[in-house]
Amino acid sequence: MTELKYLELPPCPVATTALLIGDHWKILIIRELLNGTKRFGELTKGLDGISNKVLSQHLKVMESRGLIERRVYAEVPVKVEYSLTDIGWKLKPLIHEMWQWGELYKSIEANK
Amino acid sequence: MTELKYLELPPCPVATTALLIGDHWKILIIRELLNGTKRFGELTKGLDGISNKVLSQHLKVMESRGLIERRVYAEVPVKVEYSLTDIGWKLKPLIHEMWQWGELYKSIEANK
DNA sequence: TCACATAGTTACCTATTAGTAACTATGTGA
DNA sequence: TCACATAGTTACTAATAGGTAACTATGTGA
Repeated sequence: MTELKYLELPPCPVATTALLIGDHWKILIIRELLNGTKRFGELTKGLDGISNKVLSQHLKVMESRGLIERRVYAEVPVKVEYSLTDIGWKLKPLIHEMWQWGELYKSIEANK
Repeated sequence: MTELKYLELPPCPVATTALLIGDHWKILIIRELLNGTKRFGELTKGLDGISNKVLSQHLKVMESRGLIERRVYAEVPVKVEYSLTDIGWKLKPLIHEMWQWGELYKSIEANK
């Protein structure tokens, strides 16, 4: 879901979450922001291989859905900071579970 | 990730999980199978609007990655059952977190 | 012999997503 | 005046994912 438009939420909460963040890049953007506020360029560095275009699209959609906040500083060169909103921070346990399960999966793969 | 091929796992566990199940349909397939073993046709009914082709592709990839198991019964007409593997079941807390967060998000949206 | 049911497969097409590379805006300081 | 840095945007193209509808295999029973 990269497109910016009105979203009808599905009845199932799992489907709702899948719709909002069930996407490779969005998950990793949240992972980055769980380490604190980041600038655009810092996010680019943390997200291996993401292009300006794709990062900027995802940030816009996530902001419009209330997951992250964008703050512009009138400095030169301009400084823009992204951070999680309250509800964005509530994704922390979910990302934590992803971390746990990913480690488990990797350890099992490694012992094959 | 619908394609069936050798997967190099990323160093980050979160990225690993995102790679394996960070996808709308796979999340919902797991949600379905957390309610127990299901036949192909039952999955189709539970996954609103999924086509035969897409369901079958995802099931194949998930089986090859060790998340689900496929069991064929020599009945007529043929009966095929899908279920979670051990590591598949370990996704339960993650899906539970998705449920929780989805409910929270929906309740906030509803009060806007 | 034929229709039925399940569990797919296949060919073809469309839609969505991502990648690339060049370009924009802005104020500063050499 | 010109280059610099940040944070994008834009046009174009490529890759991936999904939709549709018809088709396959199999043994049963009318």
